[in-house]
Amino acid sequence: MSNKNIRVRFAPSPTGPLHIGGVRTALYNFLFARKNGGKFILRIEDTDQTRFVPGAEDYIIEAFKWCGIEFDEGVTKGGDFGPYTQSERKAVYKQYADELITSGNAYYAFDTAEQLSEKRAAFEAEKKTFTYNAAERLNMGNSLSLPKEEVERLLESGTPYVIRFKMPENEQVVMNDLIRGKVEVNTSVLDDKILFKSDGMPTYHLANIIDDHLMEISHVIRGEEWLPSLPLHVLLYRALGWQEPEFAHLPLLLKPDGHGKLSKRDGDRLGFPVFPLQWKDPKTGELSSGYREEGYFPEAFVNMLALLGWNPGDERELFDMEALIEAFSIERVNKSGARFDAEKAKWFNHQYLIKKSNIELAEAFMPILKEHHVLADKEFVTQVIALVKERATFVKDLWDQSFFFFVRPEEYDTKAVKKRWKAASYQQMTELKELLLNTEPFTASHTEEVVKKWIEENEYGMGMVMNAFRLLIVGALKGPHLFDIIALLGQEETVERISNGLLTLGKKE
RNA sequence: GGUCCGUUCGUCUAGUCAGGUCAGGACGCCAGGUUUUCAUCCUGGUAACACGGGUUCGAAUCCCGUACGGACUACCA
Repeated sequence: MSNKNIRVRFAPSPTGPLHIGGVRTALYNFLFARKNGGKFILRIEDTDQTRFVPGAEDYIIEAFKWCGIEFDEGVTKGGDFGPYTQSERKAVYKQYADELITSGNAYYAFDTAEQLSEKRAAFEAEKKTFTYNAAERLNMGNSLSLPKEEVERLLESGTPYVIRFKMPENEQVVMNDLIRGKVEVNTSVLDDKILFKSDGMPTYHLANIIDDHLMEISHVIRGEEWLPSLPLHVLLYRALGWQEPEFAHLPLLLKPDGHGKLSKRDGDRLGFPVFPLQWKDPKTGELSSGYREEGYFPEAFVNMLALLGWNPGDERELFDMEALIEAFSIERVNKSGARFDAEKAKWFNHQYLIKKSNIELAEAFMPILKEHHVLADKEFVTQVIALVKERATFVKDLWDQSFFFFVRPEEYDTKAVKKRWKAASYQQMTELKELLLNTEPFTASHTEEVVKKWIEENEYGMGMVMNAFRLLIVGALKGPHLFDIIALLGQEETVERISNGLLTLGKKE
């Protein structure tokens, strides 16, 4: 399907790292755009200058790059609808705010923050809810309640003011949400939201609808936390005489423990990352872990995230980006919030790890080997990977599963020794050493054949011999098929390990 | 408090729009099997329609109510 008129956007504010809920929102936007042959835009919403965090924007861009979520337009990418950073569009917003005032849909308000909070406190004391709208606006200090001359005087004298939306009185607003269907609300419970702040910047509400309109956004796909302000946004489109886009409000990602939506503050408290990439708070220096640094593959991360709140309707679970694009539809997004399961995330990573080629994994494993001061040939590492990859969830797990291929055991697992190093072991292993010394070729299948035959002929007992043998080679009772291990280690190393073991463990009386 | 949104196994979910298979799958967990060990793997099992009414021959599904959960309620986004 191709539809040039489909345009969606992801519009984060650069106040810190993006958490996985934000990544999912972006992902759904991206999938929707690709699926429908539309465009995906990245816009930075930095209208709150006090909350700017250095590095946040770069973080966001890098995170999407890692995930494989690509933008068609936006910051760093350019396009015909720029600039894509709201602070650079400052001049645009004022003119529409003025237009709303002229058309009678907005007004100037001079109330100070103190006056406002006093008013709220007074209402609360009487157990009433203060709503700055038709019910109370005439009791406040604004261009609707004050005489015209007074308003002009205040404006000219440079008194700080904001511009508020004049919420219609007692009007039923009917809206449609692609995920939830019809949503209705009466304007009497809505307030005259501030559209333009006294610092000369628009608020989110004004800026986002102006930009969405100017950038010709066709579908606004965002988090459910925006649903309560949907009526305001719809009314703004109507006041400006603009065609409103379609809306879809995504269910929230919930904290796996307790309650509430997942937030940036959850950091590492839950035992898993909430951020795609590691983040270092520039102020406190505090470090929060990221999926990338934890060892997740971006494909696994994206796959896991995509299935949190959406499903294809059949029983498939493994999707690469291309398959996600093919299968995605906004109609199949769930309504209810999803708690995310760290165990399932690991399972996804395991699935992607075993799908990767041995060579690819070997390359990823080489730096880890280096950290352990192991110098190994890539060809050898690749063969090792083939034997152990099914046991690993992360590339870093490979070390625990394969270290004995690279370093000789220096000590032997105490429990295993107790259980498997018996009176006859010393003699049997000594014989085995001689046997292997004279076995050619030293392949897995041939050594296996020879050793098994020797065990049978001497009636030594398979479990008895093999466990002791494994103990000497690995240092513990674990690991892949023993004959595969010794074939990779080679005859010389195998024999030496047996000799060392005999020396260390000695005879047991 | 007010407004809005939501509610199927412990978790993610299918099934709900067009009422009618022992409510299906996956993760986890448990058991068994395979194996020289551990892990993997295979097989099996565990476990849910929030509650109460109504409509109907029949309700997870439609309607009403209740409860619970969540979001929002800033000159933040």
